[in-house]
Amino acid sequence: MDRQRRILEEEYPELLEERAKKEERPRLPPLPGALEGRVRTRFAPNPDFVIHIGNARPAILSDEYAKIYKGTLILRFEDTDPRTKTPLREAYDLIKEDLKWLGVEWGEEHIQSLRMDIYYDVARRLIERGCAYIDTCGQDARELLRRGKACPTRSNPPEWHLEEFDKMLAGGYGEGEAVVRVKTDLSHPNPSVRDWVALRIIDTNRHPHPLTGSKYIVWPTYNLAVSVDDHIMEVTHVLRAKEHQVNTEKQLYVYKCMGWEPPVFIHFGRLKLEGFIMSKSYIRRLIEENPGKFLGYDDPRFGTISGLRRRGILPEAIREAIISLGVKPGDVTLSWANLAAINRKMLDNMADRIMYVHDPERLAVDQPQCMEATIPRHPERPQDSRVIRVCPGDVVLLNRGDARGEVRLMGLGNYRVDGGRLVYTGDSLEYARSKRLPIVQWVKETDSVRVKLLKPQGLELEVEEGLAEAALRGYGVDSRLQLIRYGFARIDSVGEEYTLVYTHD
RNA sequence: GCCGCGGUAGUAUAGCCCGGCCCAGUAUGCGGGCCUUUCGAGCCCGUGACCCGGGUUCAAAUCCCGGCCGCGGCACCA
Repeated sequence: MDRQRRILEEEYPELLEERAKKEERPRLPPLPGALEGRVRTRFAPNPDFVIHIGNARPAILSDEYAKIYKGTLILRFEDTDPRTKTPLREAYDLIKEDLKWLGVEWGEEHIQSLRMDIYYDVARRLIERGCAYIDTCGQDARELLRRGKACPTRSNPPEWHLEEFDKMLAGGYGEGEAVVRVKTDLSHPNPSVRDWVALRIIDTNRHPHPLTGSKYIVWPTYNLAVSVDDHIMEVTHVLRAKEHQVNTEKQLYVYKCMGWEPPVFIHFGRLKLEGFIMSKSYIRRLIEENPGKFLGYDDPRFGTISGLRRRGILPEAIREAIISLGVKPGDVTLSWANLAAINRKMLDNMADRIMYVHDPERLAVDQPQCMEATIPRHPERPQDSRVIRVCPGDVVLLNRGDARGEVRLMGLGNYRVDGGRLVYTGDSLEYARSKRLPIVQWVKETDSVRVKLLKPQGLELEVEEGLAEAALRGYGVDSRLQLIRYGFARIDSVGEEYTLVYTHD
């Protein structure tokens, strides 16, 4: 092997180069305007639910770029709508757990609902500069803006608006009666950009915020809070999905008015994972409407990060898949085969092998004396193995499909299936190979563990009963195994019976 | 409907900005073979794509125009 390599190096160096190139992990394109040590990115989830692989994309890309340029990633929870996107108290921690598992490392952490005074302060400054105003026209404002006109209060002097703003904060207005708007182009082609709402009133007595209760009634909208925070936190690069394109346009008005330098905005398309349910609201509905059918938000049928984790997908595989998708503006569908292929490559090196048999056929062994099979935990670590002793009359289980003709029981010997019995025909591997005997996995009945294998199939979860060799008891929850000739699985729970989740083949 | 952004093999991606080295590279999938105490991994061979139509040019996947299709936005959501 070494000699071959030497020859290669001397005579055909370009071949090795090719090879090295192939082994390289996918790389991200350079980040426009990025300076080493100065890059600051951010991941800003809404803590109203756990994150899925689509949300993980901006998180991983932001993390990856921060690492490439030796910069900082900021984690910021955007929880400024206690009414229609009520934050979930547990979500803050669940999201952090998922991010840690994904290997995402952030240097700063912020929660917007704890920064309200900052937004109020910027709101006042926007008003002072004549860039924002209080609209007390209620529903009429919408119709006016649609026609390129605005609430008459728009032209009042800043002092008036400052007073009105204090009145809003003091509870002088109810929901919908007054909002703070940022002045934009009233003839902007997109009506939602025209004097967009920067702060509004939310009755937190009726819709309390999980963190601040009913302490605040004036809440910044996404666009105000984001532009203020991205500036204050000195974010240099914003990586987000293209649904935010219009928001970028809106936010630029704040930057312009305040004289702030905007970050570089990069928008990419949406990510779908083939065959998985991604939508937060759909997942919530499925769980609510089908009690008992799903295992939780981390059900392996869901595209949530916790669901993929439970399925047995490795965080490195998710990261590699997302990096290889790049940052293009078009939508992408990550095929399951592709993710599974990346995962399989990584899993193959680390997953120990276990013999597992489903749909078993019981066969009594007919052989002259006791024999021992040595089964390595992993083909590349043959010295680390276990021994299974099989004596005449012992019952061995084979998969029904394997129990015919002459077969080789892995590590044990060659047998002929004959009327409910396994008749020993010799131990020659050469013979087995020359006759192309199927080399099959097997389980000794008295030395086995009952297994419930959960196999996600779209919206269904097939439950397969089977038996694994006793060595399975040496593994705990979360262990990833390769069920020989069957596929990869992750141990979901242990006990008298083991529950495994089928990962992929 | 209006505004914006896209369209490279089954899937994803490279190339497009700075036209020729692209009769289009890579991964995965699929077909075949080798190897192997796994139907895994590895190795080899094969399969398969520039949305359509015009234009510019000696030359277009790459530039321009039109069409078609897809996606996103049009909230006092994020």
